[in-house]
Amino acid sequence: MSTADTPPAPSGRQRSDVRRNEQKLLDAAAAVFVRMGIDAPVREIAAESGLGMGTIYRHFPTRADLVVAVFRHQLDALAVAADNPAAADTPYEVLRRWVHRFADFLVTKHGLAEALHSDQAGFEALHNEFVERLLPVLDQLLKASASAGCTRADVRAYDFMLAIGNLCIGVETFPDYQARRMIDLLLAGLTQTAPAPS
Amino acid sequence: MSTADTPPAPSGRQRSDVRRNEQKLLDAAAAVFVRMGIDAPVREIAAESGLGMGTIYRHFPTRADLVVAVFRHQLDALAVAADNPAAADTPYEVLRRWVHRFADFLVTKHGLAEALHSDQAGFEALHNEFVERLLPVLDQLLKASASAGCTRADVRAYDFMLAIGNLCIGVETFPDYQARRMIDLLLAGLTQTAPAPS
DNA sequence: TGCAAATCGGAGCGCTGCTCCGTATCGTGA
DNA sequence: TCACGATACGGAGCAGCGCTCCGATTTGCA
Repeated sequence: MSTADTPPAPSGRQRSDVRRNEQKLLDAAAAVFVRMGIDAPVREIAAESGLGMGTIYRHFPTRADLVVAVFRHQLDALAVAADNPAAADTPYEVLRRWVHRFADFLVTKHGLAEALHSDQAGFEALHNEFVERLLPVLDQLLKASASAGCTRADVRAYDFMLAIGNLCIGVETFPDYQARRMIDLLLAGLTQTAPAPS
Repeated sequence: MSTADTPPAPSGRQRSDVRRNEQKLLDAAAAVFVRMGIDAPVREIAAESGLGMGTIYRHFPTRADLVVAVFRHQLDALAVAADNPAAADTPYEVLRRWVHRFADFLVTKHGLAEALHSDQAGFEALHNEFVERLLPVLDQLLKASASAGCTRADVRAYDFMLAIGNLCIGVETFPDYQARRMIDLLLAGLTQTAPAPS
């Protein structure tokens, strides 16, 4: 299940240029992603970094691996964001804030939301990484809120997470679309303690 | 604003092969879309129809135009589906049924939901066609339900429509994802007469 | 300093969407 | 019935993509 785990430095026996180039690549990729979005051509990243195509693909076998590596620390920040209980907040409020933070993250990175749900080969790695890192967090938040009686308990964290991600799709393509409102609507649906009237 | 309006047969002055080939193309495209999804290569449709690439692009300047043409009658059916009030139903129930029907339509056509929100050039035509045909219907359903006091009135039909479409994305790529449940959750959020607790 | 092993670079492959123009077909007027 | 101009067809070809492959280059140890 290893995606791009930056194998834990086998024992310092790495050549010096390898570490140097990896950093160059990450910096270049980050810059290009901001400028041209997640879908930027790999050649563009190669040009930006001053390295060759082969070098990129040896470090990151797949584009998704590169994307994951670039956003890893932001993913980490998101994963621990639910750990500071922030005094007197209802569990629902904590959940709500985290969901908005997650949405902001997706929207900020051009095309990330789209890529996450793309069926293009190779992008399952991206999807898997997000699920692995964030699903436990969201699951815990949902359960806490449900236990406190704030929200219903019959919503699976997996569905909910993909739904949030999906709702973020198109904010750049269709400027009139207000994803935030729809996310709030989904959150509102959560507060019903019983299923919607059939 | 004309997308692929199948110009109303200028006056029968069309060569006979033109009409024949257009039908061939529509049939072939429909078959290929079912078999390989909306994203099927154009060459595949050419092969299936026995016609050449040039013929396809002369009839349908863009892939989106072809897609619109193939699904047009189903779009029409959806647009009038809200017209039979169906006896003793609450306006919310009518809205709910229509939304599910819309979602089923999107899910059934492989990749349609994804294409609708794609930022690929040319697919705005597809998006526009959907908005033009279906937005008035959804708007009317939302307003009726709100007037009857079933649902809140501060939700824009445009946002809601895109949200439904977005929630349908990924049902094929991620078999575990239950889009239906998330659509129900969104509908549940609608029944709150006041905004969610802040 | 020399040399094997590791790494790099970019030409090249296969696949797209879409264009362009020589060729084939159609329908009309003689 | 036939011939000819207008119209439509077909598919080679272009540009751009992700990714591979292997000869050239660099590195670090002895």
